[in-house]
Amino acid sequence: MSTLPPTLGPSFRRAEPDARRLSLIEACARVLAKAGAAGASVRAIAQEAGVSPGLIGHYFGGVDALVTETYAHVDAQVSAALDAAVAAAGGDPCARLEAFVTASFAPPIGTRALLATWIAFWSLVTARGDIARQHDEQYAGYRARLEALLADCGVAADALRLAAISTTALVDGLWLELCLSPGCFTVAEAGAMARRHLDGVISPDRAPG
Amino acid sequence: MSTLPPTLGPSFRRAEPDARRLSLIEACARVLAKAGAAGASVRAIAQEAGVSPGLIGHYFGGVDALVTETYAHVDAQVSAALDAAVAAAGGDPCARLEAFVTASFAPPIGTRALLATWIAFWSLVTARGDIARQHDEQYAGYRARLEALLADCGVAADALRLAAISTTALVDGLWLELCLSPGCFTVAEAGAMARRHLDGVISPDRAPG
DNA sequence: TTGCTTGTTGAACGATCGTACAACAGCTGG
DNA sequence: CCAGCTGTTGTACGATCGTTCAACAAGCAA
Repeated sequence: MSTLPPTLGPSFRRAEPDARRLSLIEACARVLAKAGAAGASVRAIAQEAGVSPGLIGHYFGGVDALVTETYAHVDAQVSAALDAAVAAAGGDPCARLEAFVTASFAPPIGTRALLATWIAFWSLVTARGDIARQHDEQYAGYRARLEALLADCGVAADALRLAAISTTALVDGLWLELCLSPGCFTVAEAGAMARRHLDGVISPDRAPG
Repeated sequence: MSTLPPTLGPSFRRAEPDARRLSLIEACARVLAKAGAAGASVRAIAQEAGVSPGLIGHYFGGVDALVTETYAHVDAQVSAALDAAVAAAGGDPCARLEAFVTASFAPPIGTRALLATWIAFWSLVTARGDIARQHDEQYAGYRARLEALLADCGVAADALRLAAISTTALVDGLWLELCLSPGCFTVAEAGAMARRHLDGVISPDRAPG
């Protein structure tokens, strides 16, 4: 069943190194989303990509390096989606900030598959120092971009840091619950809650009473 | 090295079934925290508990059932810690709400080990339906308790649901980042951000301008 | 067409996984 | 002190894991 027709045509096709690497990375992401970190075996990834298990060792030297590169690739995809959302929002600073924040609730970010992939990476943070470092760098970059957008909306410099942290926390928490239990609340409600939070962060503090 | 002194004393001790089960569950939680879901093998858990691998099959029938019961046990511990924080806060409704929310940032909840354990459970949600169901039930219960505390603080009934969801999301996000990157912000700052969010949720909406 | 380069295969290896089970030994009632 | 009960052990088994590597064949140059 593995090699049915040895005479009916080419039993495999050669591919350009970059294309093959990308197809393996994408297959790894799909397996991580489908079966979690525990199910991301060399054989499962190779089968998902439609190639032989040995090819992963040939291109990445091992499954750990493939997972690491998949992490970087998925992170780059998320960053690109956020950038695209900001660019599509026009020139108004507050609209750009809103777009950046609410983009996490819509595809391709607000997806069960992406959450499963991300959880798989989180589950590796404990055991692998390189993954932990990769995560720290990515989150610092995410907060820095958010700080810049908040500053453009008039948030004071001394409040920027905590404003970015709390906003990130709220968005991540909403994203997490939205993906884990899609029936609990809607994407629109998530956006409304995030905007309400942004209102409180951007506007100057009101006096009590 | 495994059985050094067969004549110097008892090579093992018998334990009451409940005590042995509990020690295995606690060992499983430690292994999950230390090595993630992928490292929670029967042998690793048995070694952590100081018993033979076969004993896990004897008490739980398999490693899956042990992980499931460990999930329930850790969840019960978190609930108990939250209840204790609320009880210690006295009778003032707002103080009880604050205690419930900020308890997630201090031990035994706000701990790297507990986060690692929780991530291990999340990583099983995709592959195992029983774990997913367990998670849904637990989160619904968490939000229900939070809704009750919010109602005691005067939050309108029609705003309760989203108030509980957004508060849960913020707390979970802060808890997640606080455990993943402890150096990014402090427990006190997390509490301050959560209290600020609660102020916005409890107080009536202010008019713009 | 022929030969070469090399991307690709698939089997083989040792390690580790979860599970099963017969033998052992700590405890307790006699 | 002795026998029985049973909690506990540790090995054995098949499956699957990551990795390695000799052989194969697709595609290109001549």
